[in-house]
Amino acid sequence: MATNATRARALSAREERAWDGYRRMQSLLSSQLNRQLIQETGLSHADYAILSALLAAPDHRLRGLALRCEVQWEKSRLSHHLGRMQTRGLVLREDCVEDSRGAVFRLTEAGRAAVEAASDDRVAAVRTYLLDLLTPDQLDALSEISGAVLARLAQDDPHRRAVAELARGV
Amino acid sequence: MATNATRARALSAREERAWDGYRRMQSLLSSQLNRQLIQETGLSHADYAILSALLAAPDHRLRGLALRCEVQWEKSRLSHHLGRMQTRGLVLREDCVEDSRGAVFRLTEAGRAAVEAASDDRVAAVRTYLLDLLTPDQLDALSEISGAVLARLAQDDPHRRAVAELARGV
DNA sequence: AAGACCCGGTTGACGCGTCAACCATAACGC
DNA sequence: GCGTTATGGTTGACGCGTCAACCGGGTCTT
Repeated sequence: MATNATRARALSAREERAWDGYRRMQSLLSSQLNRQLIQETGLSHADYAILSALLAAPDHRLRGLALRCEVQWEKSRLSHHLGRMQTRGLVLREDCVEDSRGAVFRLTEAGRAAVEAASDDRVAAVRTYLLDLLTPDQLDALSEISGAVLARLAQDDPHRRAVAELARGV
Repeated sequence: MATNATRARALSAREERAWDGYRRMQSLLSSQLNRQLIQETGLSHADYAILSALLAAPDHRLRGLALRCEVQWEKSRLSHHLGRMQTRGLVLREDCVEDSRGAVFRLTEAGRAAVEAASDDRVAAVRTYLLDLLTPDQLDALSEISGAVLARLAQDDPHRRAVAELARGV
């Protein structure tokens, strides 16, 4: 390690400014959104991701694998988190009939109520701290930037390729 | 909770696209950069932040408080993390003479070597997965977007105001 | 000078995320 | 059919991040 042959070009002022801004924004924005969500709804960003995936699913049930694809988590993370959510009564684990090693997770009534209550706060917060601050041009610029970055990331990880392409509408 | 009077406007297609892209990018990009940094240098993103702040400081020493301002962490997080870094030999804790409740943290020789070795990989990774993918216009757009968001965040938290203003060159 | 309050920093508990090991079942090769 | 391998999911250990409580030394008021 640390024996790379090529020395990386230093950052230009413009690059420095962009990177520093992005870094700062991402760190503060995500903590702000997460804190606010937890405070107002009792759900973490992670909870919300799971619950809204389940909400969108037919019959509010999803195979573990499908859920994993949806949120792009490691399987152990998903398992741990679903365990905790189950004890909180947000979610229910059932056995899978097609594949008896599999598991199916279902939204409980409490879980459904929680996401639905939260989604509004969520949208409002995202508006307040991001979307409403940007011009239409900036919104588009942001989409294009993320598109480029996601495409590059997908290049390294074939697993993610489908996801990124889907996001770009390919 | 969840009893807000006003229902938030739903997202337009453009907003939806921007938010979804940003969310995905931020999640995958930060995990990619962090994983890569750890793998190649043995330092986490958090370690790197601390060490580079110390490296930039005169005499490679910084008051706990100053360090906290620099990285914008909760004090307990800083304390815990510095404790771990100390046992790893990256950093050294000394008593403060001006204020005997205070603490001063110093970069060890090993710590200095580690950051310096890492900084190159760091820059290369940031180029690969972000900066080199963007046009100059996009770099500027990113700076402006983060500027707007940071300004909004600062508005809520007076503590952060100085930092954001500094970042915008006010 | 004494008490109240403030502030820098630490501690402990707890939920989270990752890694590696593991278990059970399914799919494959023969 | 039987052994092998691949796969869906769980578990345990460990480092991390947050919250709330705490400690001890400054500071301010009177």
